[in-house]
Amino acid sequence: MSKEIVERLRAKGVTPTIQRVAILELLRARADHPTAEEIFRELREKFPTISLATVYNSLELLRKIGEIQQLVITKEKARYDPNPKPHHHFFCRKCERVIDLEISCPFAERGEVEGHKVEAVQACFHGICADCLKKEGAGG
Amino acid sequence: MSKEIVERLRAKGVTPTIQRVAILELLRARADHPTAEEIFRELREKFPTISLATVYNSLELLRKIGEIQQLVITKEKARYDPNPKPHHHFFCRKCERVIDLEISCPFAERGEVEGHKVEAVQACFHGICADCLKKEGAGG
DNA sequence: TTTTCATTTTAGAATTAATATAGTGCTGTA
DNA sequence: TACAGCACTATATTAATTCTAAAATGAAAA
Repeated sequence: MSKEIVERLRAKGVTPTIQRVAILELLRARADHPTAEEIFRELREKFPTISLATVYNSLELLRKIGEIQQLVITKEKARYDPNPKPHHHFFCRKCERVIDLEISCPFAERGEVEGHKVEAVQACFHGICADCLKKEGAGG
Repeated sequence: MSKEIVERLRAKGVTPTIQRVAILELLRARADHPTAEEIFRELREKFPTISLATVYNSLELLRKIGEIQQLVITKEKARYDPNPKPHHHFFCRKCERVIDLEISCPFAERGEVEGHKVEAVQACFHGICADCLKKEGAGG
């Protein structure tokens, strides 16, 4: 149980329960952006009594205190990102991976667009990722 | 029943039924981006026998033939946009309106970002819209 | 240690957007 | 009229998420 995370949660006035810390650790350890269901399935191996409701509750709490962000990319399921700062994503319709992009958006940085106050951006490019393009080119 | 829409659908090999044309007309007449439920409620006043399933089916069909696009902005409900071309949106967390933005994204135009092939963008800025900012400033 | 009390977790029920199914009703043809 | 083919409607179903109420936990007080 990471001390750093425990302290972070305490500092924000949130009890650092085993479940919450585990969720945050799991998110940070994974490069992809898992769904609540995926988080639940992975955590259950270590903590067989954890419930899906707790996963949802904890994700919502962590989002509220700004530790993570929820990605709304497809209609079906939400995904979760341990980086709460606005940044862009790429969704590959072949392999269905969600990839972080390093590009920056001038409007988000400025905090303003056409007179509206920008607090966050949910920007997701859809298409085919570099890996899948390579496979296609190779005749896959 | 707009002749232009009827012809458009015919040209794409889709029977221009009253329901389909009405949905497309409704979408074009509204500046906001209604949900399936909202479309259903409004259409039912004119066509009391229309069913929600038909609304969903028609929206999916219209999306497939490239007449409209589905916006995935919040987890709760999908919204529909009569402009099928990629463009940006602003979601106001106060009034919950979805506003079209005129800004352009260089990556979407180029069709490429960090080696990935871009086919579409779902870019939505979240924050407070100009109208709500004005009201807040006025002490509202 | 025991009691107390607030907080958190849990299990299961409820909710709800969206989809699938099955039957009904058009429209055109012979 | 009989038939074929599609589109529509009503209803049931699915699946993600939220709600609810009870049990468990943990910290503080006695």
